[in-house]
Order: sequence, then structure tokens, then C-alpha cells
Amino acid sequence: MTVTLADVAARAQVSPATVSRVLNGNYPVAASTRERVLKAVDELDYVLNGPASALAAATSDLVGILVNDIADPFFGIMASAIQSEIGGPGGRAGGERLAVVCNTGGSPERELTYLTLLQRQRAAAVVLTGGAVENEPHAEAVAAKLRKLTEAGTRVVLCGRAPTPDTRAIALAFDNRGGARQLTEHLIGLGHRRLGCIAGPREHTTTRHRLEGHREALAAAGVEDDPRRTVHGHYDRRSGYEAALELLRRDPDLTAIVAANDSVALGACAALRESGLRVPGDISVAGFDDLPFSIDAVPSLTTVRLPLAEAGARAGRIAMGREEPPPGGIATVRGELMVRGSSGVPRVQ
Amino acid sequence: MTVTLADVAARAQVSPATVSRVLNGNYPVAASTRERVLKAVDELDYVLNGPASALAAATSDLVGILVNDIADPFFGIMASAIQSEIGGPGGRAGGERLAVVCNTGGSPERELTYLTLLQRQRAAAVVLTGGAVENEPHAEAVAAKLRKLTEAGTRVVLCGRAPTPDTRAIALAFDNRGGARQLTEHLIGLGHRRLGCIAGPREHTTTRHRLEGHREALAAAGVEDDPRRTVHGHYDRRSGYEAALELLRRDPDLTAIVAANDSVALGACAALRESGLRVPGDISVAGFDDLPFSIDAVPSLTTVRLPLAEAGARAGRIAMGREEPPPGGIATVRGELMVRGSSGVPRVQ
DNA sequence: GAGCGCATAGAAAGCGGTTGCTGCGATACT
DNA sequence: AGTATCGCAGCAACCGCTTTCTATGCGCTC
Repeated sequence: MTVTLADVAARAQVSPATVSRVLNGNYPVAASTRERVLKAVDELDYVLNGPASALAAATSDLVGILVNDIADPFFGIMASAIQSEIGGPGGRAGGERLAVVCNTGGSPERELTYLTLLQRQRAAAVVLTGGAVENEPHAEAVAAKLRKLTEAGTRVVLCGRAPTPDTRAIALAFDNRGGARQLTEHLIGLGHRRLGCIAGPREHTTTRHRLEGHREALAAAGVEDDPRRTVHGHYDRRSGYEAALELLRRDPDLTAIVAANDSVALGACAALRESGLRVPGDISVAGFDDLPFSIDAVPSLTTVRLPLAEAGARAGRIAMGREEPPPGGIATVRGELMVRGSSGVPRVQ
Repeated sequence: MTVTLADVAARAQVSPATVSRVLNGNYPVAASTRERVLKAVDELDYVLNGPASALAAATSDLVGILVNDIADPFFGIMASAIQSEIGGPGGRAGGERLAVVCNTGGSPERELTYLTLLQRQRAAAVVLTGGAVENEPHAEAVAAKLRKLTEAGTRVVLCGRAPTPDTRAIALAFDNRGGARQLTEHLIGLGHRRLGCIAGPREHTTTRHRLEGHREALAAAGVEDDPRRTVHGHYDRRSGYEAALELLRRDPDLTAIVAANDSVALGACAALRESGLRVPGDISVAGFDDLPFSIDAVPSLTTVRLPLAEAGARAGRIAMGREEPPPGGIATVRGELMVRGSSGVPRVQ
């Protein structure tokens, strides 16, 4: 029914071995033979059997990309950049590889299962993006799995994710702490002293690092860090909306809010506006990531730009072995403070 | 080196066949034996070899999801919904399937190559999302490939994409034409007569349908359709920004602009604002899709809500054979007009 | 107690490629 | 001319799992 290598071989009057070699192009084949084979391939409309090939060659052309939330442009942009370097059709890479994006939904269980699935498929490489959950049993399980993957020859790259110790995984980590610190320093510099903070979900490396940066800035400036001014939520607009209302309830005199990311910041802006506060006239707001829509917000969002596309592309190249991993296997990618319309000097009280 | 079925069998003192049967659970195995096998699997940390399994069983657990642009939330949301139904870890489905998202970048060549790659992997199902390019040779090539896939037993579902004739592909198409018509009717109802239109890329089904709906509404209301009031661009904010400036240059007295989608609308708003025009005071703007950020725009965006998540989930279920395909293999998914702040009555001139 | 059927385990033949090694004719070298 | 060398094609042994078919042991029935 389906056309196999043997069929092609028969038609081209050669052995299956020759056909395989023509297709893989890593063995000398006479031009005339090659042509005959290619003609047969074309005529029979032959399509290689991936699993069979992977089995025999003990490698596959699958590359896994794990993302926390594919509906979030933060991950979409990174995934897109990674994929463009992985190859697949149209990518810069030569060999055609199937870049597969897996959506973990932020759940460590799913992350683990996807890793197993990729291990099962003998993936050539795996790129994990975004923050990791710091929940203990899972963190160790993931680390163990990554260890096993690298041992089996799968290249593992972390993109925008904290390094995993005792693993041969290459890490391209965002400087979330430094970025957050800069951002809060900027607000403090404008004169803000009552800063609310909408943090991301607990037990999350990204959340923790951004929060630490924020606190460092507060401490450095001698500003009191009232724990009541920090609210945890998710990385979506809705959380921002609700958290902003909660912060306002706790302290109506807040003059600035730093959000977990841009979506959260936008949600917060909406809540503030509906509460009758003007941004930045009455209260400043800052985001994080600098996603494309941030510049179109009104007022445009002060935020920290993370070079998502660049980092993703680099991670992709490293995963493909087309770029040297950074020394020590760890590189820090810095963000850039983008001062825009949503932050201003505090209202005199 | 790597643990195989035979290793597990040896350890459990059974034959490889028995281990396979325990793992697949479709053959009676005595409880005591099963237990022994599972124990061995656990102790040896055995991971099934996917390719080998796929080869022997002549099926794989891969499901492909093709998207035009993974960095665009429009596709991210759909992909996320599809994937949640496909299963993979945590999904509602029973079997663990690897949902792979492939980014075509809107290029028909890549689309074709990805389809071949999936065919090669003997994917269980394929879901294509978003509009298709209407470029003739490619459209036919894609149709031929889809035909071949369905013939090989791969379920093919189109989500938010126009049906492909002569294919056994199931289509869940968005009513782009009807939605666009409603939107323009709304603007005409408000009193607008000089409507600009920022359309998507040419040779694209989505673009064509939305444009047709727009023109239908104009024609029905007896409003002249000046071709100079239509500009083509891409589905991103930048295109919207540039196209809006171009439209203004061509006709400074425009009172409304309908955009190809929400991102384009936001870009247009930015351009208008920078040109000193207020929205909707001086000019109304409408988007399409109703992506999450649209409600946070200032003013919030009048648009047509497309049930992306619902449609994606349904497409996923159909792809998995867990839901009956619609009669005739084609269903139309309607959008809903969302009237918000960016549209208002035209300024009296 | 012999015959039967049922439940369960094993043997072995693929699935469709890849690749090390062998073979063979032609060319190059002494 | 004789032989070492090279280029290219084929043979055949896997790769690791699934599955059909067969074998065995056991409890039953008549």
C-alpha cells in the first residue's frame, strides 16, 4: 500500500542501500545512479518513514520546545525565534528538523511528561523556556530527567530560565533580578516611596528573582518594604486587574505599582482607571518584558525590555550545535529599562 | 547502554512480548506478572523507544498543529485550546499524545514541508489553523498533500480556515465575511460614510472574506466603495500604523477605519493619535478577533469576537475522534460584534 | 479420568530503514 | 604487464518493538 524504500529500489533497479544513501547524501553515489533513484522517488511519490529511519539511525530529527503558555506572546515570540533557528522548513539550518512546541501550562507534571515523551521520541534537542517551578520534589525530578536526557546525547538548552545545577543543560538566563532592580530604582528616582508590587505566582524562579530585584532597590534606597504592598497573582491581565484593586484597598495612597509583567500591568491600569485614578498623574505603573502591545497602551508602558527573539534565536542555534555554548554553560541576558508614559513623578500629597 | 524491552523482560523473567503487553494493556496478563514487569520497568527506569514502537505498530502518537505565526496570540490561543484537547500530559484525552505546534510563518512552502514532515512521522492527526494562501500552484499542492494524508488515515482538521474542496479534511471555518459585514454595518449605522479599510495580505482567504463582508455592507447601504480607501498590509501592528498614515494621506476626511485585526487596529490607533486625531472623537476604529488585549486598549476596541478557544477545542476533539465531525464535514463558526469605546458617531463636518 | 476450553506466556516474523563490510570493475602506479 | 587503489553498489545484520500464532498448564465437565 504505502511506498517503501524497497519499492523505490526496485523501480530504480538498485539496492535499497543505494536509495538510502542517495536520500541521505552521506556516501558516494554515481551521478547517473542518483538521478535514476531520484526519478523513481519522484514518480512513486515516496515519503520516508520517519520512525523506521529514527530507529535504524538511532537519532531523530525532532526538537522539543517547552513553553509555559503558548497563548502568551512572551512564549510565542521566544518559540518563534527558537524554531526559526532550529530549521524546519525555511529555517537557516540545513537539515530538516521538526521543531515541536509543547505547552506545559506551567504545570511541573506536564513538563515532566513532555520531557519523557520527547525522551521517548529520542529528540535531538530540547529547549525549555520561561521560569521554573521551585517546588522541591518536582524540581529535582525535572533535573534528574534533564540529566538523563543530556546523558543520552540530547542537547538541552534553557532559555530565559534559571540554570539547573548538576545538569549539562546550557542556560541562557534573563537577568530578572537586575531588570527589576533597575525598574524600581527608576521609580524611586522619580520620587516614589509607596510602591505596590504585583508579583507572579509563588514558587516560581522568575517571580522570585523579579521580587528580589525590587526589594534590593527598595533596600538600597532605604525605602521600607511593607509586605502588605506585595500581592501574588498569575502572569495574566486578570490577575493584574484584581491585584491592583487589592493593593488599593490595602493602601489607597500608593503612588506606583510594579507589575509581574506587561499583561499584568495593563490589567492593573484598567483597574486603576476604573477606580478613577489617572496613570501616571495619580499613580505610576510599570510592566516587564516589553511585549509588542506595551507600546500601544495608553499611556505607553514603562517596562524592561527582554530580548526574547535574540535569546530564543541563540538558544536555537546552541540547541542545533551551530553556536558555541557560553563558557561554563551559563550566560546571563540583560534587559533594558524602557521609560515611557506610564511612569512619572508622584503627585504631591 | 540504553535500556530496552528485552532488558526489562530479562529482569522480570518474562518474554519481551509480555512486557510489551503489560505496557500497552491490551492483552490479558496475570496480575502477578504485570506487577513484576512494572517493578522491573521502574527499577531500570525504562523509557519506551517511540520510533521503534511507531514502526512496529505502524502508528504514532504525534499530532501536528500548523499555525501561521506562533508569536501572534490569535494562533497561540487556538493552539493552546487544540493542544488541551489533544491530550498530551494533563489533557482530557486518555492516551498520551505529543501535540506538536509547527510555525509556518504564513509561507505555503513551509506549510507543505511541515505537512510532509508530519506525513513522514506518520502523524495521527493534523490541524491546520488560520487562513490559507490562495496562490494557485501552492493551494493545489497543499490540497493534494491533505488528500494523501487523509488517505493514509491521518485525520485532518481545518480550524478557522476555509474548507479545501476534494479533501476529506474537516473544516471549522470562521464566518469572517459575516463578521466583517456586521462590523461595517455597525459603523454605517453610526453614520459613517467615509470608511477606510486596512486589509490583510492579498491572496489570503481570511483577507478576502473580511474584505468581501466589508464591501457587502457598503453596497447594501449604498455607500460608494472607493478602492483608494483600502490598503493591504500584514496582520501586525506595524502594518496598521503605516497603513493608517497612508489612508489619512489619501483621504484626510475619513471618519472610520476598519482594520484587518486587533493588532492592526491598535497600530492604526497609535498612528492616528500621533497625527493629532482622537479616537473615536475624530475617527472611529474597529478591529477583528477580540484578542485579550483589545479590551485594555484606550479606548477599548470595537471588534468582532471570534471564539478561538472554543473552536480550537472542538477542532482538537474532532482530530482525536472524540467528537462527531459536523455534517458534510464543514461547520461555520460565527463571530460576535463587540461594540466598545473605539467607535462612535462621526464628527459633524 | 479423559477431553475440552480458557487463560496466559513465549517464539518468531516482521515493521522500514541504516550502515559496516564485501565485491568488483576500472583506473593508476611501478 | 601486474598489482595496488579507488569508486561505487550490494549483502545482510541489525535497530527495538508489536503481534500473530503456538504452546502450556489448569480447572472443568461428562
